[in-house]
Order: sequence, then C-alpha cells, then structure tokens
Amino acid sequence: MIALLVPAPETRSVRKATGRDVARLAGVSQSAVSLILNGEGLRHGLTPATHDRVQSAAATLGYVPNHAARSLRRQRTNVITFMTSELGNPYFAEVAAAAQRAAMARGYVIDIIAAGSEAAEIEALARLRGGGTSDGLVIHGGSARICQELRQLSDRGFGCVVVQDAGEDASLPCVRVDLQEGARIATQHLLSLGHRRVAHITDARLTGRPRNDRLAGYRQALTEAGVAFDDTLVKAGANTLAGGEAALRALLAQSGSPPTAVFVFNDQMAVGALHALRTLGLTVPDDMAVVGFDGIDLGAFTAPTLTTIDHPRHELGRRAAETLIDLLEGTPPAATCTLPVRLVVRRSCGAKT
Amino acid sequence: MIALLVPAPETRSVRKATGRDVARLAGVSQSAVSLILNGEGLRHGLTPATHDRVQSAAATLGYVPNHAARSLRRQRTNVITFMTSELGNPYFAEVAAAAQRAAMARGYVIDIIAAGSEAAEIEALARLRGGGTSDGLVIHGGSARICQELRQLSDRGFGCVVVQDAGEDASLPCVRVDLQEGARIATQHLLSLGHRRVAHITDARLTGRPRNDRLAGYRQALTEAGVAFDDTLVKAGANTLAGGEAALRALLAQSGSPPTAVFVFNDQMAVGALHALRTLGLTVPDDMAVVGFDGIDLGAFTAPTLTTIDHPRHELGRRAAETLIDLLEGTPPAATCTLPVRLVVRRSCGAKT
DNA sequence: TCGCCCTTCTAAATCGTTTTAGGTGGCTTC
DNA sequence: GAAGCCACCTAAAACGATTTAGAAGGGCGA
Repeated sequence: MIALLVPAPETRSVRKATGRDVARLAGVSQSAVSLILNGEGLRHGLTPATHDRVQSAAATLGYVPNHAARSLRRQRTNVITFMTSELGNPYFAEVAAAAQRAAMARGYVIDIIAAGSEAAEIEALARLRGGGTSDGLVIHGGSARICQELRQLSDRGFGCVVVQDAGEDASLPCVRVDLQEGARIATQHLLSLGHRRVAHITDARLTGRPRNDRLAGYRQALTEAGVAFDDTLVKAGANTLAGGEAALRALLAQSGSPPTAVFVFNDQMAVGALHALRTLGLTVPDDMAVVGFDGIDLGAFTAPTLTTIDHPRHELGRRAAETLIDLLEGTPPAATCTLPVRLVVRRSCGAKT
Repeated sequence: MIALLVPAPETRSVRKATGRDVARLAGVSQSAVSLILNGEGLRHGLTPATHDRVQSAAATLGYVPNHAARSLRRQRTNVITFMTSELGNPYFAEVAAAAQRAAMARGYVIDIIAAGSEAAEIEALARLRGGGTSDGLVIHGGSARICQELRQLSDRGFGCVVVQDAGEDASLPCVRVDLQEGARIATQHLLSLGHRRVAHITDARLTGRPRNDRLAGYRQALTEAGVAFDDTLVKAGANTLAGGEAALRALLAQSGSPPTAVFVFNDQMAVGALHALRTLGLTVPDDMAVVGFDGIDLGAFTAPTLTTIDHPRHELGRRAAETLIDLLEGTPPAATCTLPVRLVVRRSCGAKT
C-alpha cells in the first residue's frame, strides 16, 4: 500500500537523525514533528493518529533535537551555568547538587564550570556573554577580578546570581549565609568557654566579604567580650587542608603567648589545623580549642570531631537556582536573602555536652 | 480605569551585539567579520586596515560570537562533557580538574555534569545524543544502567571515553588504573605485616569493575599468601564517609573472630572506617590496621594518617581528555591504557617506616 | 455554484554563524 | 585595448530547529 521504503541508502553512515528525517519517515512536515514533540500538537489540531506516527518515527530513529539549533531558534538554552573555583572542597559540591535538583525541577539543566584559574574564569564568563551557552549564571566563590566580567554580563541582561559573594560588588542578586554572625557565634562560643586568646585563621587568597565578614564577626565577638583584638592572632593560609595546617603552625611559631583557641575560615582548613596540632603533640581541645566553619560532613569524622558553624548548603543551592530562574522567567525578582547559620557543638571546642 | 499598565516596553535591555552589528559598524560584510575574528582574515587576503576596523568594532560592541549559532554551523561545539556521579568525593574533582587543564590546552572547554541520579544521568546522556551540546564525553563513575545509553551514544559516533569503568562494557576507549593490582598490593601489604584476618569493605552500589577488580585483587593476595577467603570478612557500604563507618561497624558486629586489618574501597570510606574504630575505642593500627584506596589529599590529614594506594589522578584526567580529543580529531585513537598505582605507607597500617 | 468555516496540516522565515563560490575594479602584459 | 590576473571583499547557502501565517480539503447552508 504505502511506499514506506526508507530511501536512506545515501547517508548510510552514522549521521544523526534530524527532525527532517523523522518528518520523512512519518510522512508529515517538519513543523508537525516539532509541534508534536513539544506537546503543542493538540493545541494546533493535529490528529492523534498523526501524533502516533510522529512519535513512533521519532522513537525508531532515536531522535533527539539538536541542542544548538533549538537554542539558537528559541534564544534560550534551558541551561544554567554553575561556576565555582573550588570544586575540590566538598562544600561546593553540596551546594551545586542542591542547585542542580532545584533547577531540574523547573526544567533546567545545570552545567558546572570549574575553570581552574582566574584567567580561565574570565574567559569562561566572556564566552557566556556571547549567548547560546546558557541562560544564566550562578557563581560561587569567584575571585575578585571576576567582578568586572560579572558586571558586564549582568548589564547586558544575562541573569546572574551570586552565592555568598562576588568580590565587593553588592549590586547583584545574592543568596548568602550570615557570615559575620556565624563568625561572631563561633568566636563567642570559644570566649564563653573561657578562652581569652582566640586566634583566627583566614583565607590568604580572598579579599572580599567571605574574608572580611568573618573577620568582622570575629572582632565583634571579641569586642562584646571585652577582649582586645590582637592582629598577631590572625593568620592567613591557602584555602586547602595544607593551608590550614601551615597557618596553624605559623600561629604557634610566633613568640609571645600562644592562643588557646582558634576559629578557622572553613572546615577544610580546620581539618588541616587539627592535623597540625596533632603532629605538634598538642591535644584538642585541651591545648587548643578549634571551631570550623561550613558544616561539611567531614567535620563529624575528624579526631576530635569538629565543632563548626553549619551552613544551610542545600538551601543555599536551592535558593540560588530558584532566584536565578525566577529572574530569567520574569517572576518576582526574589530579593537577595541572607540565611541563618547554626552552631554545631562537637568535641574540638571542649564544650561539655 | 484604563489598562495603562502596559507590559514593560519590550525589555529593551541592550540586545546582544551580533556579527551583523559588528559588520555594520566596521562597514564590512558579516563574512569579513567572521573571517577576521577567526584568524582567517589574512589567508583570505583581507587588509590589515580592515582587520583593525573589524577588531575595534568588535571591541567597542563587546562582541562575542553566539555559541549556539557557531556550534550549529560548525557542527562542533568545542565543549567536552565530563560526567560523574560523585562530585562530592574530592577524588573526582581532582580528575576533572586535570581533564579540564588538558582540554583547555587543546582548545576545548569542559563542562561538568553531575546529574545526581541514575535517571537524570540517562536523561543527560540522551540529550547529548541529539548533538549540539558537546563534542564528546568523558565519563567517570557511571552506574550500571548507563551502559546502554553510553553504547547508543558511541554507536552513533559520539565520542566517549571512560575513566576507570563503564559497567561491564569493555568496548569503549578507557583510561584506568590497575585496580586489581592496587587491591592486591594493598592486601598483600597487610598480609606482609602479619595479618591473617584481613577484611575488605566494598561499595554497595557499584557492581562493575571498580568493585570486582578490587575484590579480585584482594582475593588474589589472599591466595598468594595461602590465606583462605572468608566472605564474612567482606562488607559493603554506601560510598560515603558514613557508609564506611557503617560497614566497619557491621564488620565488627558479627560473631566469630574479628579481622585485624581491613582494606577499604576508597579513602573516603576509609576515613569513615577510621572514625568508626575511634568511636568504638579501638586503636589504629594496633587493634585494626587500615589501608585505603585513591590517595586523596585528605588521607595525609587523618588520625592516624592513612596508608593508601595512590592513583595517578592527574594523569588519569589528562589522558582521558587527550584520548577523547584525539578520538574527536581523528588522530591515532590512543588505545585503552592502564596506569600503575603506588602504595603510600602512612600510619594506619602499622608498618614501621 | 459559491462562499464560509472547520479541521488538519505545511511553507517559509528566522535564529547568528561559517564558509564557499564568486564579483569588482585596477594593474599588467602583449 | 583586450585578456588575464590580482587583491580585496561580499552574497548566499548552509546548519537544524521553532513558529506564524496561511493552504488544502471537506462539509454545509443558501
């Protein structure tokens, strides 16, 4: 009856099936294929029978629409870029995972970019500016010079949401935790345990809010407790396990009376610090109390377990994604929000529980 | 009441500059713009003066080519997808970072997909199949059912390189470390220290080579040492810190004489196991010797420090990227290779050093 | 027979690039 | 002064999807 002989001896190679091929096989136009596969078929009065033909044709050919073509035409990719500079810290993976789930629920796909260097990050952002890569950006942990590129992006109408911080620029929508309050609580906790020489290990690379807010909270707690700030008690280190270790050693290598407690930039560095103390033959919390920052799972598995300021990492990622998508879709532009943190007391601080 | 609330006047937010705009501003054709900005200008005899005009026009407009359009036309995205299911384990971040560097050196950009669930992974792979997203795939740590999709992708000429393993399918180009040998060395090391009841903690989720090869190496070492295999000494746990902890507890909760040493699936789980032992009041390595697998940095910061089988993570990522790119570009198809591992003796095994 | 409305589908424009096959004008060359 | 050749640039056709305006075909009332 119907001459259904597939006339495809020409390109017998592995050429990917296109909508045209599906159309040919189903005996309809490309338009019909597109409409039907996008669920607009009924709205356009296409017959159920036609639906079937198209759908089975698509299935037998294993047809999947070409992403570039679709994005080009729709001027929308349904992709969100999640950029971070510290993929090695599980903290970021957790935030990213939460963002991913939230985005998926709203029909977006997240792709993660960990450029690896500041230059590469800037390049990556510039690429985004051209369009056709993704519809928006969630950025977490960008370095300072990135600010410019971010601004450019955002000025050109490319949706950007910052997690925690983007350099000193406060004008982008942002989802953050209350770093200063967290640092204050951490420090205050140590002070309340009787410590008077409380040190702080900070991040040598960062200069923006992540660093300054913590420092401010630290100082605030000291002031509230009537303890004088002593800048020899603040040491910076690389934001790594080894960096935390080195910073702690530096702290103890100084002359003058050593600290009895330390509040560390994040849990990763705190793990490094714990190790430094261990190798120095010092006991935590007796010789030195330690409080971290982040609340990554690892903190519950250290020796001793790590008292820390837990961040709502899941919430952070989820909100970042939602805020961005709202922004992209024109829904009320969910204002910048600051999430609360929570002190998690474990063993490294020496508090009785 | 009149409906004067006119919807926002065509969000006239700076329409992105296109090649057409650059052409207009420079007073040349789009072709010239494209040729020049792609470095083909001279080859086509375009004047230096024209180069200047185009380049400065592009600069003043902040022009960046649209990724979707370019990809569509070129049938090439210059993007490589790195897919992994365990972004939370720093191990993967390290491999990904190395792949990223290698790819960048060859003009590719890596985007990381951590879909989060098997279903989402399959969906993501299906999307890749349509084309226009990326040119090839490096996959690390995929689950078993993914195999089918992978096969489909590869059959349709989409470049795929597997790191370590893709289910049971051995037909894809693959860069791996010698897991079996690593497991053998790890176990043999424990045996050589005099242990006779050596347990193994494995991954409950995986069923493919990552799990089987380790198991095989473990058994091989036992056989070589003339120790009978005892399946009550093999416990599976989730591939997380908590999973390692739980598995170790399960191991000790059994009746019968307990193991005196354990070889753990990876360092992350080993850290969990160390913690379990600590909370049980057992001393490592005296009450129980522990050897991990991976060589992540964290292993040098645990208490006690973790003896492990170090993987060339950097090399793994680099080779994966290079193999894929060679594949994509038609250069000799760099065969599947197996990289060597290395025993790193620290404190958790009890060896004298 | 015509006009009109439905129903069901399709033609064709479009998205922004890249790239091939020329086109134009000026200079030689005989 | 015609043919040929350069040197410099452009027109236009892709790439593969989406989407809008409208085309066929059929039924039906007048």
